[in-house]
This record gives sequence, C-alpha cells and structure tokens, in this order.
Amino acid sequence: MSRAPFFRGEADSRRRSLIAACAKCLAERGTTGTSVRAICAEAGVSPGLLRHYFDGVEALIAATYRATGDRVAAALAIAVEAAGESPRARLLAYLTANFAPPISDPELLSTWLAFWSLTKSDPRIAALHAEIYHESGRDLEALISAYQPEARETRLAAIALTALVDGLWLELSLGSAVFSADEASSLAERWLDTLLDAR
Amino acid sequence: MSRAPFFRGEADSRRRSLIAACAKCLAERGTTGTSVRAICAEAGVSPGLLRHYFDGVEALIAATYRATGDRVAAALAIAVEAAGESPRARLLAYLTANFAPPISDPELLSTWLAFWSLTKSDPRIAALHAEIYHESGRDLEALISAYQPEARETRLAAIALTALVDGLWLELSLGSAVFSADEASSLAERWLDTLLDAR
DNA sequence: CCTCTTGCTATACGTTTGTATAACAATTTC
DNA sequence: GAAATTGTTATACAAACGTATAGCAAGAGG
Repeated sequence: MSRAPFFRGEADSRRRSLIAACAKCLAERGTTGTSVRAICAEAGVSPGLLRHYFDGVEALIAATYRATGDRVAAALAIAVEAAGESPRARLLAYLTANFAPPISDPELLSTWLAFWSLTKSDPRIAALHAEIYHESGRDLEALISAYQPEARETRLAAIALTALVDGLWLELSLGSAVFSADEASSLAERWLDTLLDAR
Repeated sequence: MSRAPFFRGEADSRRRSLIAACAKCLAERGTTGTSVRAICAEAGVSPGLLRHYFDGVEALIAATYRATGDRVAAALAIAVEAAGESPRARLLAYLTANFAPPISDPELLSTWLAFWSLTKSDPRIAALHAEIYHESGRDLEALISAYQPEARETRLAAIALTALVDGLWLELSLGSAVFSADEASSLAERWLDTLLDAR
C-alpha cells in the first residue's frame, strides 16, 4: 500500500530532465515558444508526462526558476572560492563573476527575463523571486561583513552593489553593450570603494 | 490613381490605438497573452485589422517599443525641465525620475521585459534596443557635460549611472523591493558624485 | 446620381495549444 | 508465477491561435 514511487531516483531524474528542457526552451525560444509540447519534445518524452510530474507548465517553470537560481549561486560561490582568502578579493570576485560566463550569458538572460515577466501574473514566481533576491543579498552582505566588519549599512551597500551589477549584467547579456566586461568590473570596484570606504 | 489613403489622419489614429492596445496587453498580460486577438479586442477592432496596418504582431510590437521609448524619454525631459536651470539639479532630476511614476511602474516594466525578451529572436527589436539605449545615453551625456564641461569619460559615467539606475528601477518596479525610492535616489546621487567629482 | 476606391468587419480555415484518457511496459508484492 | 501498482506513451479532443478572404459601409470623383 506504499504510495511513494518505487524508483525515487529515476523519478527525480525525470524531473531534472524536464527542468533542464524547460530552461533550454526558455533560453532559446523565450516565454513565447515555451509550451508543454516544446518542453517535452526537448526532453524527449511525451506531452502527458509533464502533467505527471508537475501541476502544469507554471509549476515546472517555478521549479526551473529555483534550479537556475541555485546554479547561479553555485557559480558565484565557485568564483569566490577561487579568489583565495583575502576578503576583498572574495567580495570583488563575487561582483565581477557576473560579467563573465557562465553568468554573463544570453541564454541565462532569456531565462531570467522569462521569470521576471511571470512575476506579475504568478504569485508563486513572485514569492520565489523575493526569496532568491533575499538569499543573494544575504550572501553579499556576508562577504561585505567579512571585508569590513565595522561597516554600517551593509544592507544598503548590498542593495546598491546588486543594482549596479544587475544593470551592467543586463546590458552585457543583451549583447549590444557599448562597454567591456573589464570596464564593468572596474566600475563595480569603484562603487564598492565608494560605499564602504567613505564616511 | 492615388495610392495614399484618403484619411491619413484617421489611419494614423488607428495605428496609434493599436499601439496603445499592444502596450496595454504587454503590460497586463505579458508576452504570453499578447496575441493578435487580444490586442484587437483591446483596441475594439477586428483581428484582421492588425494585418492591415502592420506586417504582423512583431512589427506592431516594434512600433510599440519605439512609442514607449519615446514616452519614457518625454517623461524624463519633463522632469528635467521641472528641475529648473541648475545643471546639477537637472542631472539629478533625470536620474531620480526613474524611481517615481510614470517611469517606476509595474506596467512599464512588463512592457520593457517583453521587449527585452524579444531582443534575442527579432533582429529589428535588437536594433531598436541599441538605438534607444544609445539615445538615452546621449541625453545623459549631454546633462553630464552641462554639469561638468571639463569632465572626461562622460561615456563611462553615463554607462555607470544608467546601469545603477536601471538596476534600482528594475527591483522597484518588480514590486518586492526592500528599499525605498528615496534610498534609490540618494544612492544615485552618491554614485554621481563619485563618478564626476573624484580625480 | 452612379461608380470606384478605401477602411474595416465578419467569418472561415488550418494549425497549434493545453489537457484528459486509454492502453502498454515494467516491476514489486504476495 | 499471478496480481497489483506505477511510469510512460500514444492518441484524442476542445479551445485558442495566426492568417486569409469575401463582403459591407462610406466618402471621392466624375
């Protein structure tokens, strides 16, 4: 009378492959063109299977949002670790990693845009966005505190750095940017010094 | 044998009403849900009329992009004029106007997101984006030069200010921002002073 | 006043969409 | 080994989609 699936591992594998297919569709075709059929064709399964694992396309997209957010956070964490032990270097690495692959990436932008555009119509996506933004802000605040433990207003500094980095990342990822990743990095460093060293 | 429409004025009026309806659909329903039928129902005309004035939905969206960009630029120009004659006040007004209606607006964000997400698939939209970004940058550079004629690197300063403002505007318009418009404005002012007064 | 041109609607067609369902494959339980 | 349960496919169906077209209303030209 057990209700749980027998092959939890394989079931999760299917879930993951659907999430990957959803991310690929969002990235390649945008919000338009990301249909049940397109996702399932990408995953190589039949259309009905999506409804077997998710309540609908929106639930799958929410799961994909979560997975993509985790993937970005992991890429940032790797960049931080690769920067060594200097708190300033780690903080800078966290910021400038946004201007290089795999984070500065047209496909990741398409995915993110799809999520943002769903934020308004789907409360679950909106809640997920707030959650992910909050997590990211907490990570950044931790790096700031490690660099300057006596800094006040780490909250506002994190907000300000996130905004600049997001704006630069957006334009870089849109592809028609009139500036380089190096210029973006030096701007981020300058903003960092302004926010933390002043006063 | 005249080929031109007899009522050019009325024809343009129809074009404008379709553009307005397209903007409203993009704002309220996002990329998904902005169909030929939805736009025409919003405009109160039959589905066939869209094809009468535009090559297709994408051409209409491109025209809407243009119109929306112009509307934003006009709103910014009004804010600048209202700021008086002080070059610094005018520059600040240009920046902080992004954090108040009608520019900080969930519907405008939805519209903008739709444009960005189409940038990848439609070269015309991509060209339009580059054009509008370029125009906006030129306006900002002019305000910077009026404030500090001797400033070097006005290009990079304009890029940096645009990025910060865009990032703050994005988060504010997404609705779940954990900071206020006033905080955003003071951050923009701080960034401005850093970029122009230093060195 | 009649005809012609034009703006626009109403409608129809073929395609694609999301969802539901019946049937098959595969595996555990007894 | 038989029965039961689960993962998956194939298929079907109604709704919504983009597009094309025939026809109507209305002003322009003679």
